[in-house]
Amino acid sequence: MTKILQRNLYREVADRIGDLIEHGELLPGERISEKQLCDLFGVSRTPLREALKVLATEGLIELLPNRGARVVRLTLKNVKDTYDLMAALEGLSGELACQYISDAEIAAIRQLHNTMLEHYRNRDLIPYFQVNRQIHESILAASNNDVLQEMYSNLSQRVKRVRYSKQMTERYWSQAVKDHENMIAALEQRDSQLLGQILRDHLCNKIEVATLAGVIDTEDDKSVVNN
Amino acid sequence: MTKILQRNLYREVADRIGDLIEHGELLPGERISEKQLCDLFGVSRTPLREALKVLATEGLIELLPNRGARVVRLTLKNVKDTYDLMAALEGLSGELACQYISDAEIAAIRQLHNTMLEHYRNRDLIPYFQVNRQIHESILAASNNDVLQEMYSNLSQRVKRVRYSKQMTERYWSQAVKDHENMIAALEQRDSQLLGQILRDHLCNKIEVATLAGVIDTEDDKSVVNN
DNA sequence: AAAAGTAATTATGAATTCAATATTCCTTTG
DNA sequence: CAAAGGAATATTGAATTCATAATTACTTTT
Repeated sequence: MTKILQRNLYREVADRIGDLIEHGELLPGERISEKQLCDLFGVSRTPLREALKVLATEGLIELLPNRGARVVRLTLKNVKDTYDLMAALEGLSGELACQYISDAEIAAIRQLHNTMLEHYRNRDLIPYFQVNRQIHESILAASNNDVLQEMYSNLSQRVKRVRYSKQMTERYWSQAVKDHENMIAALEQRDSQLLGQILRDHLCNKIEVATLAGVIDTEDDKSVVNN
Repeated sequence: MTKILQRNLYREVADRIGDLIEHGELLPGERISEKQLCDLFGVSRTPLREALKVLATEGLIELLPNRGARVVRLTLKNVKDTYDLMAALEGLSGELACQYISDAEIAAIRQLHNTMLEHYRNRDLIPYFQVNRQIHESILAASNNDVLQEMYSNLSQRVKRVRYSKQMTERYWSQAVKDHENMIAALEQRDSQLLGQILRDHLCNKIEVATLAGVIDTEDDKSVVNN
């Protein structure tokens, strides 16, 4: 049952601009030139401007009346706020998943979990994070709550460009793995309260925020950087 | 420090259309005619279409390629999903509020609480709900999390048009008031875990969903259970 | 030479125009 | 008479054009 995805031009353009932001080709605080992007994508200003409005609603850019658009400059607080929110949503996803998830789906997650452990033992950071994400996504999918998934996806988009998986200390990492052990156990017992609690408290997000503390500029943004 | 709110035409139009939907002047599933709205608002199609795209992103309408837009038809499941999410967000707002709220703000909420109790004793349903909402909004504001407030606001918008305060049974009502007693107590003790828990479990939302069960068309959006 | 003021340029906001897709209404055919 | 086919109409998608606000470049003045 594959979802019909409508390919409007504006949506296409919005996604492409989102990619540019995610991959750092459009920098935080950078002014977005309509003409430049029109030339780049080969579209007129109408769909491009529609895309900008949508991206502003999604929180990726901000619109300054009569002065165009710019990429949102993420502050540490903003990222922290977002992660707090994502943790709460993950908690809910866990609670709901316990109600709706099938044995087969649990088994699949257990499988992923084992794979993740293997990566942990080998200290393969990238594959570890990849499988880690798959586990969380599986639980989210099992929540059977479309609105939740939509919201989570949007929040995830916003902070994608500053997501780091580096600098994971051994101590935090082992704790994260322990969290996952408990998660799987709670899931297999369908203990919704417990799984919710674990996911809300799961260290993962907090680690990332801590890591980011050194990366993102702490001060407010009104700075006109970027020539 | 008062926030600068930009008044773009498209944003103005989007809000106006949102009002039409909220007040039932545009009905669920109803086709939205661009021309009709252009005439109504006295604007050209450009800003109107931008507004439609934004409203689609906000989840109020849906866009059918080459076939215009229509007001989202809320299913019971959709509303339930949304309320579950809102409860989780309220829980988070409570947790955070305990960390950031000032004594003065707590006192103000206590004041609102007393007013609400008065309305409860008099069985003044409308004023009761008004103050009730103010309390929840105060906690949300005290959470000091802008992203959270933005998300909550969006979700609230989506279900506004089906919010009912009627048909509150005496039993549920008294329970809701008890919940509020506990909330205030937790807040005054700054017990974030407890307040979070109370708000997540707060009956209010569930009551509304129960009430709505008779109002909204139950027909599931083919989202049958998992396999 | 620095600051202030003004004209020229550029970019944005919004309306209009052109092109495509969908819908309606009428005719034709079995 | 019902169904199918096809113009005529209306609606949407996207480009272009026009108007207005912001930025830059250039004088002028002190």
